[in-house]
Amino acid sequence: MPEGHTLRRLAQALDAAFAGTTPVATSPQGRFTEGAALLNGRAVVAASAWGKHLFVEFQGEQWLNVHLGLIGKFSVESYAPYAGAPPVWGQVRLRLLTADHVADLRGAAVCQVVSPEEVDAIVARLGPDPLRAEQDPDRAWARITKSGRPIAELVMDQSILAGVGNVYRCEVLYRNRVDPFRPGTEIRTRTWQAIWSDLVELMTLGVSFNQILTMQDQVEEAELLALEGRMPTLTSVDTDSARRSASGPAGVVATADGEDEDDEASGAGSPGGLESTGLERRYYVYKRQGEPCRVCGSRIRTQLVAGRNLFWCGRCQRRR
DNA sequence: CCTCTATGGCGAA
DNA sequence: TCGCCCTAGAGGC
Repeated sequence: MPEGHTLRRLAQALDAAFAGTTPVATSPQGRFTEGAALLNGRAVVAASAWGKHLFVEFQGEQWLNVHLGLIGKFSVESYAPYAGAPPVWGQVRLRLLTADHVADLRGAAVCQVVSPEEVDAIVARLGPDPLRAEQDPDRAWARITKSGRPIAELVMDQSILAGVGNVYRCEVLYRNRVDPFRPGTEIRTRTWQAIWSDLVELMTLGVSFNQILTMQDQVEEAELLALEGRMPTLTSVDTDSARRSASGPAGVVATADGEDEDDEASGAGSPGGLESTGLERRYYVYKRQGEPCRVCGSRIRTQLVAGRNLFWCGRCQRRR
């Protein structure tokens, strides 16, 4: 479920679990045997994310590059050493294993070992990432303002903006009342600035809460919770592999709990989980085709744009 | 239980 | 433009 915030969290989790360690790398599935052998026995330097690309630097200038694609999963968990390594289930392309942490990669669209030069080349193909501090939104603006393609296509083009996926695309255009079909050349500077700063705010919140939050009431509630330090998680992925035994909460932490990142698990309190933030999965337009717009009541529409289902309100986002 | 769908993007054709 | 990747939640039966 990778939009940029998910990859950012994944990088943080991998970094917390493996940086400074020398994991055993294997490919239980057998389709990445060669790459795993290349990484095996090398120390992990650091993990980072660029847009939807994940990079894990191993000692000796070997970089693991992963793109989860639509269905990929990369779980990171800790386990009790005395219990032994968790059994492999399903198609695990790559497993990284230390005495107390295990990461399993499944279903990724891209999984390869690359050189530093190749990392640079991949990053060079990406536009600015709203989740990276030093980014220059003007680089994206230069492309947008001279493109006749619809803005809904441009904001999801990873060479223009890195890390924005279909949910953020639909929601940010709605929040800013932008007609998704308006060509880049007709987007006003101020509109672009508003979109960029909105993405920075929303995606940052997405990292903190491990959930895409775009509705203003939820955004405000989440920012309040963040201020109080009541985010689900923060550091690490420290689930005890004993997971949610009856005893329950105990240590806390979680989200990333055990399994993957990905969308919350939605409502309903998780059984021993820890207080989820209680923020339900709710959007302005995403996947709401046919339902009334939450603001004006007109029917939310959908249409394939850039290969993904775009959702928008034809009235609120009317060309102005 | 089974079928459908999808918060992507690559590489072949 | 299409197939692949081959997961996992949602929804139907």
